[in-house]
Order: sequence, then structure tokens, then C-alpha cells
Amino acid sequence: MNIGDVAARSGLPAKTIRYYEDIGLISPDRSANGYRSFREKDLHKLAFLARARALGFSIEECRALLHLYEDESRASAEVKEIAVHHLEQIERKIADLREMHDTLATLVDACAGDQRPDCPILQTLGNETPGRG
Amino acid sequence: MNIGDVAARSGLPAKTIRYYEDIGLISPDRSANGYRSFREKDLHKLAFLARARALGFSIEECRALLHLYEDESRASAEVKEIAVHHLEQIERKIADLREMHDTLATLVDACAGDQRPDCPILQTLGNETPGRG
DNA sequence: ATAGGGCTTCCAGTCACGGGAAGGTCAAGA
DNA sequence: TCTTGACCTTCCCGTGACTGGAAGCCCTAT
Repeated sequence: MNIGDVAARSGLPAKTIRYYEDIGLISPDRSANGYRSFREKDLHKLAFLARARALGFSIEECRALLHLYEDESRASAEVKEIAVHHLEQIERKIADLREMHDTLATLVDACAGDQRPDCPILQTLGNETPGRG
Repeated sequence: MNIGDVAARSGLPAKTIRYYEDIGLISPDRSANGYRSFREKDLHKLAFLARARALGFSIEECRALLHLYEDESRASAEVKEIAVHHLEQIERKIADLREMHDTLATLVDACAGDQRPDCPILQTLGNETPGRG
């Protein structure tokens, strides 16, 4: 398979696949003409990576997960540790975003959004006391 | 005020303040010795930027908000438009993260996390059918 | 005179790619 | 046979919003 085929079948852009080779996540063979030549095993790895990335794992976490995937004697505890850590990161991010969201939603609600200059959003950002015109 | 003072009073690192000058968000004066010399107005701007950044606005959104803040004849509708757009981005991000979270939480729950190699997390990433033994 | 802390500029690195240039390769059609 | 066009290659730059670090100037205190 050439890179275009694996790109289509894995859903990853060709650029991304080349990048993954650059950083050592995959090592496809080369044809006589210099083209990358992918086997089913490479495709399988790329699909694994695509799913792990879709769950938000960093590249280095993906690398670790891939190693564990290929290590038949792994302990599931190692996998779980990575996943739990990532889950906590996600939860922290959601909490941060929720706080931003709530603050901003309150400000948006308070803003008339008309042609007048009075704006509680700007007043709050400028640390002014919002008051009546 | 030198940069160290504004850094302490705005809560922004000196590096960040220099960066904001680089990209034209602020234009502090210079003392005879070449040091940046900040006025209260600059400090106020930096505090504005710090709050806007804390709400997740991008630098370019911050630039627009700052312009509106300084434009006495603005329409609050312009501010609100930026804020609403950002709010929608936040909501989309939260939804994405929540989906990752739920999928990952299910997998983590299903993983024993012991010394055995069986792992539903890896099986799912590898697109295998999780089964018994 | 020297030590230290603060200030300056500039360059490189982060993360995970994406865009685009310059050029080699291959199959199909005129 | 030649050409067209799609595909592939490498290489380098740009993204966002900084952060780290080097090399060197400035200022104050001892």
C-alpha cells in the first residue's frame, strides 16, 4: 500500500502519517522507487493511533500505549494508569472551561448588544463597577 | 514603573508583557537607559488583557476587545458578538471533552488494572472485540 | 572594584501537525 | 513516444502564545 491508500483507510492525512514516521511511531518499508510501502500491520497501528488521538491522548501517551499494546506481557495496570491520568486532565479541562463558560455567559446575558456603548463585558474586563449609564 | 513592577501588579510574567509589546498590544515608553517605562494606563491595559485571557479569549479577540474598550463610541453589539462567538467555541470544546471523557471513563471502569495483560482499553483502541480470556 | 539583581535583545523550543515549493515516478491516453 | 496528471518524495516555514536560556548592559550597595 502507498501512503494515499493508508491515508484513506486510516482516516489520517498523509502528512500526519509521514510525521508519525518521523517521530518513530511507525516504520514502514520502502519500495525500490523510494515510496513508503505499508503492510496491514502498519495500517493497524495507524488506526490504533487515530483512535487514541481521538480520545485526546498526547503523542507520547500514544507511544506508550502502542508499546503496551505490542507487549503481550504488559500489566493492564500500566495502561489504566495512563488512561486515568488522562481522564483527570480531561476533567480538569472541563472544569476550567465550565468556569469560563459560566462567567462569560453571565456577562453576555447582562450585555444589551445594541448600538449603545454601555457594556458590562468590557466594564468587567476593565475591572470597573458596572453601573447604570 | 519597570517591567518587574508591572509583572508583579498585573500577575503577568515579564516575558509575556514583552511579548504583548512585540505584537503591538501595548506600547510602553522607554527610559533613557533603554528600560521600558510603564504608566498606570499600561498597567490597566495589561490587567484587562490578563482577565480577557483568563476567560479564554484569543490574543486577536483580546486585541479587538481592547480596541472596543478604548473606543467610547462602540456599540455593545460588537462586544457581545465576540463574546457570544467565544462562548460557542467553549461550548463546543466542552462537548468534545465530555464525549472523550465518557468513552474513556467507560473503558477505565472496564479495565481491571492489575498484573494481567487483558485490557479492554487496548482492545478498543486496537478495534478488537473485547471478550473473555 | 565587585557582586547581585534587574533589565535588554535575540534565538530556539514547545505541540502536532498543515501549507507549499521543487522535483521524482507511474499509468493512461493521443 | 510524448504528455498529462495524479501520486509520491524531501525540505522548510508557519501556527498560538508563550517559555527558556544565552550574552550582555545598568544600577545599587558594599
